[in-house]
Amino acid sequence: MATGRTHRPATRSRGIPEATVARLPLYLRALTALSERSVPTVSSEELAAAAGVNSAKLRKDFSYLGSYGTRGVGYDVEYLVYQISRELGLTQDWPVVIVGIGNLGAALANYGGFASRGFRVAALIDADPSMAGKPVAGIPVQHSDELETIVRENGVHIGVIATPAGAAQEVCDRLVAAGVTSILNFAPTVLSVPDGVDVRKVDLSIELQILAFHEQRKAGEEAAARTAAGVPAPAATDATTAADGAKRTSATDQGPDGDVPAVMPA
Amino acid sequence: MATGRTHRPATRSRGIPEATVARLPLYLRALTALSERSVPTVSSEELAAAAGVNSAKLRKDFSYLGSYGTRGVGYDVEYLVYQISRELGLTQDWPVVIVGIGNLGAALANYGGFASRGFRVAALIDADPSMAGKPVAGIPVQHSDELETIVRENGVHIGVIATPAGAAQEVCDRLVAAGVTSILNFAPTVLSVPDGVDVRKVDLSIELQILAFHEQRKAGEEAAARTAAGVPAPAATDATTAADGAKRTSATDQGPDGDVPAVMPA
DNA sequence: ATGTCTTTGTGAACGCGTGCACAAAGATGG
DNA sequence: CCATCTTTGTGCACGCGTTCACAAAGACAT
Repeated sequence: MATGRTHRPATRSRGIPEATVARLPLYLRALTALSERSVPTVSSEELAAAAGVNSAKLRKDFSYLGSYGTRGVGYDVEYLVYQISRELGLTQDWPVVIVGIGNLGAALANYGGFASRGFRVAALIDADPSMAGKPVAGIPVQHSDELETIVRENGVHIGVIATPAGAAQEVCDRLVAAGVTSILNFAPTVLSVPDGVDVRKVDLSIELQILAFHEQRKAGEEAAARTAAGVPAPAATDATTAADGAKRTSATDQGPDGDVPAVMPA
Repeated sequence: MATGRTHRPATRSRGIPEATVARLPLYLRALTALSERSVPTVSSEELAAAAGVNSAKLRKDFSYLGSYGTRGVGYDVEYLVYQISRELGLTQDWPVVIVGIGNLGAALANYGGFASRGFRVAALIDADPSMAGKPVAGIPVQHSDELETIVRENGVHIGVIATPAGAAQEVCDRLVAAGVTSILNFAPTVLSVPDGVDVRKVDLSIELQILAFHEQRKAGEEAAARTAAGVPAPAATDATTAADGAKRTSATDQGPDGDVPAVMPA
């Protein structure tokens, strides 16, 4: 899980568990694919397989939304698409601003999965004056000075932060002050926000580190036992497909970290 | 939560709970920042605040790793950095390949948070022949034909998929066949992999949809009640900072979805 | 050496999420 | 109209994760 919610301690917002909400987009994606193939109905078993979850879980999730299935038949695809979209609030238009137009910000601006879900990129904002006016994904980049104006005039409630870690909190504060109440944070920092503001974070390197943990485990316990002694990491061992692999001895003395995504400052 | 593990049903790998593993990178980041400021020790309370978690949770997490703290004082920053790094397997070198060098793939290649964590981008792979040889982040892009060779010769165990959804499963299969056992998937698809292979996924639009859900909730129940009728979404309502805001009526008839990240095919 | 003060490490309780397993519901065929 | 078959919806039990609260442990001052 690349993310985790901040504030609001597990308040299940009106009966729908948080875990269920997190799976609704998954179901929606699978259902959309079925819809495009003009499949009229789908059983919980089939849909669960397509979404990569347990069928009992899926049925329980849907039961929180109401009884939208027909026993002996399954669920009506189109109807379910509508119900989930409505529940997630995707039937309305969500203007979004992206702050920090570096590599990642540009990737997000170009991401097709937004527009098709009711999200509209209202503006791209960057602190670099030389980027002002330059079109990215067909949208001209605007300077940070315009942030407050843009947010207010477009009624933006959702902001995406793709700046370096150092700039994230300040950008966050300004977004919140201007009226944003939901933030998707790609900067590797913990943002502090007032109550009532939701923050979700995506940290690319965290995911990789979790994978590394399990990968190390798979590599066998003997290697772990060896480094568990005082030995300061005797280079990679590669029990299985050991090729040459340019090895490095340690990762701690690796120069300045900074821990920033490769994006332009904002 | 942008992610979720696939397969391996909650097996706590040698006593360390999955939830704890997922937080270790958070602690590590906070500790690294302290280390750079030459802070010698830190209390669970301070570190928890910096990492954005509960202090009791942090102490329990650390208790799974062993007793590394000193009562009345706190934790030794440097020692803890080393212990967590070792536990996560970051003291060794992890060669990684990125497949699909579009906007997102390029952003990942440029991402600074990898190298500082023991991850080394061994190769960039794309299916587009015209990209072959073109340097991205200082690394020449190689054609997909080379995938198996690259993985084998570099002893790569971790692969990152940043291709469109349509190409993801095939890329995944080839990576696994070549020896990759951990995959970080940015393509909006459910990947099926054999047992023993870990998959973590990051879906940008899912995070945004979860935010939209809570945002809709905040906007008040009256608007939800209105659309709950047969009315096909009466445009945005903006209870609070209602500006003009270019409104759109519906998001369902929005043209072809495709649901692909804006990257080149691989 | 002894007492006080700070902070860790953890036992225990609680709540949420998951998955089993089955009864109820409806479709379908005779 | 009845029997059978499929599939939903959910009661229930279990396990994981979180949090509280406190005893144990060590630092530090006197």
